Amino acid sequence: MVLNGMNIPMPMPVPVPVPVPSPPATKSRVQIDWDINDSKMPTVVEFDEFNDWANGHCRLIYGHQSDEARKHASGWAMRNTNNHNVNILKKSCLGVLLCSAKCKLPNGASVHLRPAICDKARRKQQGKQCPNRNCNGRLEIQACRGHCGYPVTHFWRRDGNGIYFQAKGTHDHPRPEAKGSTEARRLLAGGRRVRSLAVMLARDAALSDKLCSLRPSKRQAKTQLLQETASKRKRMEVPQAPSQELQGATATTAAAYLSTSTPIPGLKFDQQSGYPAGNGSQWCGGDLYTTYGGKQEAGAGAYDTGMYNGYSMLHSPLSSHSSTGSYYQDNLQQHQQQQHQVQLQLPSVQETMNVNYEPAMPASYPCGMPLYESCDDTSSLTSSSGYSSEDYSYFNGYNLPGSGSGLGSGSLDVSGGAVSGHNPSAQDSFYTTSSEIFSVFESTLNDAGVFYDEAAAYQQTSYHQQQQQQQHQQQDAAADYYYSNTGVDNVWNIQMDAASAYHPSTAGAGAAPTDPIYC
DNA sequence: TGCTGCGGGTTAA
DNA sequence: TTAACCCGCAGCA
Repeated sequence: MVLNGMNIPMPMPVPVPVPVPSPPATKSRVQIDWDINDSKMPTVVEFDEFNDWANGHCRLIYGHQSDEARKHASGWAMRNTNNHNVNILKKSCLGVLLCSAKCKLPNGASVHLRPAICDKARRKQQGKQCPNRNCNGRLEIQACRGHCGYPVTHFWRRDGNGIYFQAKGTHDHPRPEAKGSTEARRLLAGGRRVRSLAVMLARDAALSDKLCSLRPSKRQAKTQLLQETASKRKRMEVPQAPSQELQGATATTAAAYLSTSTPIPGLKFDQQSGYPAGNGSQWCGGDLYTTYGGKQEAGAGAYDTGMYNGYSMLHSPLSSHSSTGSYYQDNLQQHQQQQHQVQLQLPSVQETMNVNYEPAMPASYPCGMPLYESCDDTSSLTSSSGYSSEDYSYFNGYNLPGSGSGLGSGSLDVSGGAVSGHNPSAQDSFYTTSSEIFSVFESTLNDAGVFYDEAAAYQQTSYHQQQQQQQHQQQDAAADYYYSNTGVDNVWNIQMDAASAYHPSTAGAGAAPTDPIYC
């Protein structure tokens, strides 16, 4: 890459008798040292792929052809912040909407909605009843304090042929749902009883999400889309899919998924801290970012892997770039294990999932400040003014160390049942690390069998279990259904509510319907 | 109705 | 001076 910008180290004088032309000022894009406030931005000819879940201190350079970059899009709920600089657009994170009761869905997923960007709309969100119908909790905002107590900030700047993005801080909260999810839900008009539209949206979302998750490349994605469509059509034609087909779909999709979850060679972590090793740079993700290089699929994971590993990063179902998003260290390790398993002739998805759903939680979670926050960038931290009157309790949805809750000691349950003390019983086949509550609270959903089949293929339940569940569906004709998205396998699921999901024949100990709240 | 960008203004260090 | 934040406005979907 040829750089025309600044911060290019001058070649050291070479004591040779014959003048040698200086080597071209080539330097990897990832090695460029620049700041959003620089008077002149470096010029690059190679751009980063868009990452809507950028986390931690990082800098990215997008091309003007990137629509998302032009729109300054982000998976995080970022609101505009006036920095009185017309050249630099600054945004600060609004955090995430959580349930005050810290409820969990029957699938073990937690509630993490996207705060509205508009102040007025956000005020309306707060205090609303938890979308989990079985929960009496209220929605509360967990403010982002990931930048040394202040919200994580994003800076955007257009200069030359690139769109420069710089993030400061590491989000100390789960990912909110993707923007698309919020919009889709809004389309439902609060639709707790709107089925067809919800199912339609969910189906579209599932397809889109799966496409994203299986996006090793655009070309492959196209192929995958066609395959998915064809496969889906086939399943629709045969609602009662035999187990063989189901398993085939499982293996195919799982293999495709795993193939996109490539471990990052050479990426090392400190065994004790879990931090990316060997990086003392201000840019905590420096090495990771270097690893990121120009290879997005692997690199995005590496890029986002750093900062803190306390969270299993939640997947954005409708984000068009979710697959490039974050998987923290535990996920990385899981991916490595997964890949290893694939090499071992692709075992049952059940086994894969069992490995996948045990994210390591830090024994002690930093309360109020991320562990990895260097905070050496004090230029943006001088203010101590209150963030917002809309701030709610910090970590309101989490069990901090010593809380003595049902969760594992010191675990920070953000995402899922297996993380918490949730009994890993049979119903953990519904385990998800996150969810997109889609409020498909409809009593009869037989026409969602296509969904169910597809979800079941991912949910690694045995065919016998599926039969049982289908029987339960039939028996429980009046049961409510939830539409949720897993945070790991990118699967949208329609599931019964607690009353039906925790059927005695399938629910394990500790999953009693009378105890829907696990936090 | 909500998102986004912009910009004036206030507050605090 | 700097940064965070509030608020209102306009354009847009």
